[in-house]
Amino acid sequence: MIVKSTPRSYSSPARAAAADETRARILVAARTLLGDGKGLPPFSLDNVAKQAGVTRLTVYNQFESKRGLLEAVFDDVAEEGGLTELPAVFAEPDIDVALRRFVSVFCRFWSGHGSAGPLMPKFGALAKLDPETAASLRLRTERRRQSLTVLVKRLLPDAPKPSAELVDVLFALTGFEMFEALSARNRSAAAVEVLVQELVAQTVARYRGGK
Amino acid sequence: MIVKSTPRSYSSPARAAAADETRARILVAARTLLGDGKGLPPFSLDNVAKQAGVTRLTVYNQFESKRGLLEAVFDDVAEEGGLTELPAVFAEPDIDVALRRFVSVFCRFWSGHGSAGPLMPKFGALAKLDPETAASLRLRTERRRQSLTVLVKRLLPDAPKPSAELVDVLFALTGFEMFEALSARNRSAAAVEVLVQELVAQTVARYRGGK
DNA sequence: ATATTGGATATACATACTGTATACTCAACT
DNA sequence: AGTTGAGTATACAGTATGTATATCCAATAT
Repeated sequence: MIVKSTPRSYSSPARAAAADETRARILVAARTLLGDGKGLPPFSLDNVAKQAGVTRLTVYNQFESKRGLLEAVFDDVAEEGGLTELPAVFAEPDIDVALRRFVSVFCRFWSGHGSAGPLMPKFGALAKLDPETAASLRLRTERRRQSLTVLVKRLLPDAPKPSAELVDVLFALTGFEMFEALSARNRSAAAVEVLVQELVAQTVARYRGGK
Repeated sequence: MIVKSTPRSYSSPARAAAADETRARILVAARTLLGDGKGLPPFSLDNVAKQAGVTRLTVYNQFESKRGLLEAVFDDVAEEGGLTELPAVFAEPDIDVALRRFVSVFCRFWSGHGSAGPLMPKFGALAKLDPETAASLRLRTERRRQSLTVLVKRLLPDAPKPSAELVDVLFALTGFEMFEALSARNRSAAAVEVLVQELVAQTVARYRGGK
């Protein structure tokens, strides 16, 4: 008795490599169109595909949907955006230094990501308009709040009460929206970081000093 | 010699009144769909028209385009949102009181506008995705920066240098994004206002105290 | 009373975007 | 030599914005 056709499955080297490369090209294209380039076409799967030299259906093959592409872009950006330094920040013994470095890491993160200017503005707007995308973005940004919770616990070991409040304030001060608002008048990313550092420092002092 | 047909133009009472009423109905519908109601359909001209009991083309008649509708919504909201108190705030002789009232006015403004919850989140997202809408929204929010410039001038009469910097920081602290970020964990609008007031107060103290 | 006007409607059309379905091409692997 | 899998070609459905044309009807003007 002969089994007719056992579907033989693959695990191919070159095939996968090529696929990864087109996937990477699509991500680059998406990041380009999410930037604030002036002559660039608006962000749509069609335009992303064209920019990547690929069919729109290939985008669907790789990323399932527009939402999937956006999530992948965010993760891609996060990976190479300096957020990998965070473990080192947490290892920092001096809590004040750790907090300063934390602020620094995120200011550089918000300030842009290589290619075509900061992409967070458009990205955030697109995310807000789709509830599910908003939810998955929230999952990712809440990690920052978790990190701040840990730092605040080290900062106020004998917590009175409102340490959650301090966490929320620091979360707001280190968020992208604050960074963007302070970037008015062509203020450089470094100058914005100085302002954020001062706001954070004074706030921490207020909560630590008994208030 | 008789002039054939002078196009007789109107200035009609009842017609205009009826038109104003449908216009108002459309605005209400738009605000409803911009809110965060859960069972509501998404914001689109078609859904706005349906909600208003009107044809989509009537929306175009009244507001030219989606952008026009959004701008009209913002102006409508601004008019009845307490921003009319601002002149009184400026008339306030005590500058510290004036600044506190300024913060209070905007916190209440951001917190919601009658109908169906706060509409600024969706509104801001939609505005950011269309450059022209973004520009017209910026025109409107820059008034807040102008106001703050005036207040800061009164606050630091013998201005050293960085008063523009203080304006930008206060602008960021009193913006919608800050309000939204601090509204985490179901914090009430009043509680958020307290936090903003403290941030503003400490920042002003820092710039006034020499530093 | 009759003609006109202006707001609103009905219907149709052009364009663009997301998402799905089916059949096909071609290089990589067994 | 045959199969697999990433990518393509083409088509279709549903929704969105925006434009064009003809029509309805009550509020006005003569």
